[in-house]
Amino acid sequence: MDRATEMMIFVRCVEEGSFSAAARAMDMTPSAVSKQIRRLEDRLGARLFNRTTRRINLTDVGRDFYERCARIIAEIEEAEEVVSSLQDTVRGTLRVAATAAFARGEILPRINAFLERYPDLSLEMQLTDRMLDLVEQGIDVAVMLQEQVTDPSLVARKLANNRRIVVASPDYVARHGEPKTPEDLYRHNCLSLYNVSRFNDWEFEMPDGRRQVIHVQGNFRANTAGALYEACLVGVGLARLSAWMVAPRLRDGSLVELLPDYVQEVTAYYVLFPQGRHMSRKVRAFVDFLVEQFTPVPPWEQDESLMLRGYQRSGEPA
Amino acid sequence: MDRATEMMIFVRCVEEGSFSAAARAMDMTPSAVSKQIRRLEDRLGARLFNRTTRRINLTDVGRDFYERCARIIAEIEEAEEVVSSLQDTVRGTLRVAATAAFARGEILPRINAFLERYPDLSLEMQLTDRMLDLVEQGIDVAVMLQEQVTDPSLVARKLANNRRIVVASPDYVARHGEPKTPEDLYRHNCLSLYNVSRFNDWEFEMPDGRRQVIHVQGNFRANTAGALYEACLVGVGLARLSAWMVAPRLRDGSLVELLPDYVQEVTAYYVLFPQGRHMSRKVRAFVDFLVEQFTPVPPWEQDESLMLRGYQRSGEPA
DNA sequence: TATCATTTGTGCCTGATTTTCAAAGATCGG
DNA sequence: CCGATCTTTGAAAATCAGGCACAAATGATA
Repeated sequence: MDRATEMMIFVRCVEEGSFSAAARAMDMTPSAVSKQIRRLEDRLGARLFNRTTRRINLTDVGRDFYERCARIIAEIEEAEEVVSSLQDTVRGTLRVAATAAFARGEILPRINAFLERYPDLSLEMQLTDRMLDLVEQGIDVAVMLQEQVTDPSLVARKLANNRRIVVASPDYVARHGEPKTPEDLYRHNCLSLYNVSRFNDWEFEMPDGRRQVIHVQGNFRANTAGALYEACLVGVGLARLSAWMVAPRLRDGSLVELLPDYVQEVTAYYVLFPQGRHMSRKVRAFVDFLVEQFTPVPPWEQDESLMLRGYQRSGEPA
Repeated sequence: MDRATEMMIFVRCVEEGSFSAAARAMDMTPSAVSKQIRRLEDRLGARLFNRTTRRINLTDVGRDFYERCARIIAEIEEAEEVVSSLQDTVRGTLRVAATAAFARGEILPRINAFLERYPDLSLEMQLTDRMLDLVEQGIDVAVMLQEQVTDPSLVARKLANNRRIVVASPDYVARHGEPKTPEDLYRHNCLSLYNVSRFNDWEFEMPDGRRQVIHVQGNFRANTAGALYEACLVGVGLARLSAWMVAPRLRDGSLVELLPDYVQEVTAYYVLFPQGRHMSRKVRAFVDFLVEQFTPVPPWEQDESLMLRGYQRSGEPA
């Protein structure tokens, strides 16, 4: 049933003009070659070589078959070479799925460096906050929060801690005061998500190690963190937002961090890709790029004493 | 190392959209399919399918490889089909080698019936009296005398006895008398070949069963039997010639048979072709045609009481 | 919601296929 | 005429592929 090998041996015999020479060239024994040719002839029901005990000579049928075999083998080798080449070079199309806000805020601003590094690669970026089936959708790489990772056929590599910070605008703090303990939050207007109730349970680790969960409430709710961010900026209330999202505002003072001495729960962004023996170079290239960008210290945690302090307190590089 | 089977299974998996479905379609177990795909991926060093435990989906690389595989498999099947078709139909070129005189006298006059029977076949007829290497020369079929058959890789099928007859022209007999015993030949002018000395040892079987060899001599020698034939016709002397060559002249009386009661050595024409498991249809067709033409009774032995008598005495059909 | 059937993947084992080894038959070159 | 080389074959050995059983996971279904 081994068509291709038979054909390759046959072609080699034709080109070497001898079973023995072909056997030497292919590091086989002459008898193995002889038997392969015999099998091929038996399967085809036709004689390919006329033989004496000393010489072989192509039949007409054999000559025709040789032409075809030579072409077929070349195509097989080309096909396999193309696969290996596609595998070993970064080209083609890479399909990436990422959570919308994080991609807009942190990935896309840096994506040009990646594309310039690999001019033969094109990128398809799908922004979504829904969990999706990578295999079904033909997604090569996904970037999402830890809790969304369920698929066991995927490899998850940690990109960056997603530190949550409770913030408010200086204006709000001036008007309502600054909470000193988590319990104080009950007396503040806490902006919340109405579609992820879990997001509204703010967990703090007390200085003595105990954990405390505050179920916050307020008069403004939205369905995305981005909406809370905007509301917070204009002084509507307190919000618990990702560090990367509020870092610039903390720097320029348009938001201030509250309860800095209480460690909050830390999740992380992960990069996901299909596990398996054979990881394509383009996937590896993108994963490497992301890791390079966001580890050991993610960009929003850099350059600012305030940020560094917060970062070192709440997490360490992957 | 079984490229083609791997590729066929891969293609089937793509088309069925599932390992299990492909396995059912190809009458295999799913695990066998899974392993083949795994082997293929390992050899290529690339992932062809993304899988969950429940679904598979082509990768980009896999899609490219599939296109190529589908084409390659079609070509493999076409190549094998063409071989079988060439094998099973009588077409192409048939290369025949034959002894010159017999071919001109007995084969070529009948060859048109053969060519008309197989309109897709073309014939290359090489007339030669030298023994040649069928394999080396790419000859499909050879027709020659028994004694020229030495190659053990050939099958020899007997076509017709080659009865030898001593003849002379009536004119010569009238002038020199008719020999009554083999010994009488020593007193006659016997035409001989100068290149095949063996041909000049005329062997007779006496009525009592003893064998007698007469080494003939005369004043005319030539290098072909055809030349002796022409000389004999014009009354130069006695010649020992093949029955097929002199039969028309015996019928029309321009030659007469001498020593008819002495059985002479009988050789035979054989049709030779490469032995082996797989005999091509065109070779078989030609061999069948020759056998049909020359057996059980060769044409020159037919229709004439004289001929039949001589034939029945000196040989029997193969 | 819980059970069931289906799908992919893996480990082990058996059986078949293939290779190797040894030798024969045959031919070519010196 | 002898030695070297080439094809082929038969038997033994080794490799390889497939089957089975099972696990993990998922979608369908009651």
